[in-house]
Parts: sequence; structure tokens; C-alpha cells
Amino acid sequence: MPAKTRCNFDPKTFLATLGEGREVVSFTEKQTIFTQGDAADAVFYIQKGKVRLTVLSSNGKEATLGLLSAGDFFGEGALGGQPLRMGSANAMTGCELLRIDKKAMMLALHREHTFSDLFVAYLLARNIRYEEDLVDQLFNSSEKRLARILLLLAHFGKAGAPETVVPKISQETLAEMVGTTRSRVNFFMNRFRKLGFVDYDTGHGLQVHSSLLNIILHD
Amino acid sequence: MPAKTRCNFDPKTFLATLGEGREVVSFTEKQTIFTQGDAADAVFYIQKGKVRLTVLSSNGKEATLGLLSAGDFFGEGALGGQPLRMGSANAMTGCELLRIDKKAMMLALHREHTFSDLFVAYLLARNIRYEEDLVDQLFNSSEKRLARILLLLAHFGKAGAPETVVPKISQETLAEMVGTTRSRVNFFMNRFRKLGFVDYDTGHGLQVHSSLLNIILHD
DNA sequence: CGCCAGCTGTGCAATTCTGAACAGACAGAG
DNA sequence: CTCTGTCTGTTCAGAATTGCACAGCTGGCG
Repeated sequence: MPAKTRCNFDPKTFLATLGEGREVVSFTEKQTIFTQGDAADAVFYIQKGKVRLTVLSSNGKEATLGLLSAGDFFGEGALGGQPLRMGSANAMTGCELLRIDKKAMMLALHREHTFSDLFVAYLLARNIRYEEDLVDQLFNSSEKRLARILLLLAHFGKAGAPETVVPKISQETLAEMVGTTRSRVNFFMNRFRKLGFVDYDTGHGLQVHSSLLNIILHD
Repeated sequence: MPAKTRCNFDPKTFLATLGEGREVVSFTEKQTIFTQGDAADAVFYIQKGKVRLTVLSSNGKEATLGLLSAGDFFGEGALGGQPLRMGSANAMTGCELLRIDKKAMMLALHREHTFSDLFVAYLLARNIRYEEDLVDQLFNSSEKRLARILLLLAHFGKAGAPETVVPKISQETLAEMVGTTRSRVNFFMNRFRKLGFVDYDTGHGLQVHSSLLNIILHD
């Protein structure tokens, strides 16, 4: 189905089918999708699976900028002037992604109203999220930031279900997301547990009591 | 000129003229454009002047999320689901803004290819900037963050000129931008001055020696 | 001039955070 | 079963950061 099918264009279809400059690519758990410093010539759209975005600093520290799941785009820096990837993307689970060439993406954005609406909506949501993360960093102590991340993770992958179980994530990774050290994360996790805000003996996986953690967050 | 003039649509013209749901609004220095908590029903585009975006935390701290100048949009959170302003916008200088109703904006984005291209480009740039700010917060000490802000300010309002003079900004404001306390900013500013990285007796305004500050930034 | 408001220069104690180390738990591979 | 790698529990000294308090400086204004 060539890109010139301009009438009754359906972004869902566009994102679900192959075509000029678009291909489905699969990754297995822990596989690298792209690495900081690679040439940035395509945007990805997640059809299935979860992806982690990280950045490596010059002095060896690593930060996790976000976890993405089905319906998210990533690598969109390529569309703005970035010639190289500013961070790395890794598959947290097996993934099925649509890889869209920069060129094809820009063309589609320009031509297809409904597709560009979708993308604009995504960018706006992303922007809001980054802004919140930034504000969180600026205002909150690491304890509160950890509480916030736990709450966000509890809803991650979501679909409305009050899923209070956090996917298996090491304290190391939590530390990278929160922007602190594992020491600190460990310290607070134990505290949260003592206070009954989280459990983690029950089967596998971390159980979060959202309402209680929310109290921490709001002082 | 109604929005239906669909052929030869020029985003510059669109952004420079009045029309359905668009009006030019002026603000004097220090005037409030909108306040955190206001209803969010419009997007702004800066034609002239500089604008500061801030957020107030529950415990009274204030953070500056960015300084914007001609050609920037702001208040775009309104387009994503935010019904209320998540922060405040203030005129740093006299300003002339185009205020675009949420509805008119969404319509224009949907209808006008070139306009939506422009907006997407802006959003991408914004995204990149937020990401950089976030990474900066996660990795760097307040000294480096201050150095970075000074460098960014030195190019602020730019247009390519190697303008090394920073607009008049109090240490308090710097602290809000860097995400630290005035104590700390004062301490580092004096240090930078002793080391010859900045001068600030010369006339009014702060003089930045970019090349030197860059050294701090990159270790 | 005298007063006020808004900045900047200092100093310092209390708190938070980092960085590094080491031991134990646990699971998978050989 | 043992080895090995990954993760958690714990400790701690030292560094970075905050929060306050108070003095001095400067410009506008009556």
C-alpha cells in the first residue's frame, strides 16, 4: 500500500503496515535497538513490548530517561536536527517495532493530517512528561522522587487497571531513573517496606500501595 | 483573512496577522501573562520580547523552566489534555504576543501542512531542550549546571552573534534556573569571577568568557 | 537627604547525598 | 554440587547542598 493512498488515510493502518521507508523490526529481551552516538536516521513506533531509554554521561554514570510501551514513539530527535543518537534504546522485553525512515516520517507528517495530529499529540504528551520530570528533579528530595517513580511504574503499561505491581526492576535501575545512587534507593525501599508502603515478599514482583505512597509524595 | 484560505498558506503570515481565534496581546515588563492554576485555553506565540516560565512548588519553592524569545510558542500544554496551567508565564521585557485559541490552533494544525510542520519542529526542539535539561540535572553538580546556564544565557536571544553578555538576571533567578539556592549561586559566581570566567563590573550586565566556562562544563 | 526595596557578600550548622566497600541470597550454567 | 553473576542489605566517612541570618550596596523616590 503505497504512501500515495491519501484519502481515508488511517494512522493505525499506517503504523501497522509495511511500506515505503517503513519496516517491522523485532528485538529480543535486553537487545540493543540503538546506541548513543549512532547515526540517527529513523524514528521508531512500538507495536509490542517495552523499551528503555538511557543516557551515558562522560564520567560513566548512566541515567534512565524513560520506559516506553506500545503506542509510544522514540528516536524522534532524528527529526529535529540531531544527526546522532543522544542516548541508547534497549528492549526490556521482546519487542516488535515499526522503524520509519526519517524521510518517510517527514513526508507522512507533512502529507497526512490525521497522522500528524497523532504525532503532535504524542509530542505534547512527551513534553508534559519531561516537564514534570524536570520539576520533580528541581523540587523533590530523592525520597519523593523514588516514591513518584514507583507510582508511575505501578501504572506503567497500564490500560486503566489499578495495577499495583511493578515490573521486575533492579534497585540499580531505579536509582538511574530517580537520579540517585543505589545506596539511597535501597535505604528508602527498606524504609517504605517497614512503613508498609510497599511489599515485596509476595510472589515475585513489587507490590505498591499507591494511596500510602501518595502521602509521601505530597508531604 | 479567514482560515479557509488554504492554498499558498504562509505560517509566517498566519502568525503575524489577526483572524478567527487569534489576537495580538501586549504586555509590559514584569506583567503576568498567565498564572499557575488558570484555565488553559490558548497557546501563545512570541512576536517580540522575552518571556519567563516558572513553576511554584507546594512548599513555596519556585523554579524557572525556561526563558523564551521571539519565534517561540508557549502554553502548548493546553493542546494536550491539561485543562489548567501547570506553571506561570511572565513578561521579562515588553512583549507582543499572538494569542491563539486552543480550538483555532488545533484546527490550523490539522488543516495547514506548513503550519503543523513548523509547530512539530518547535515541539521537537522543545523536547530536545527538556531532555538536555533533565540530563543536566541528573548528571551535573550545581557548579556545572550554573556554568551551563550562563553559557546558554550568553547565546539567548542570539541570532548567531557571539554575544557574551548576559541579560540582567538576579542571582535569585539564576538559582531558580539552575535548581539550587542563592547561596550556592553566589558562591560559584564569585569563584567564576576570581578565576576570570566572568566579569561583572564592566558597564552593566554580566560578561561571560564562553571558552573558559566551557572548560568547567566538560570537566 | 533619608528611607525603602531589592540585590549581593558572607558565614555556618544541619542535612542530604555520594562513593565505595563488603557480606549474604539466589538462580542458572556447567 | 560448585561456580559465577546479579541483586540486595548494610555501613560509613567525606563531600555537596541547604537554610538561615545578618551586613552592606545601590537606585528610586518623596
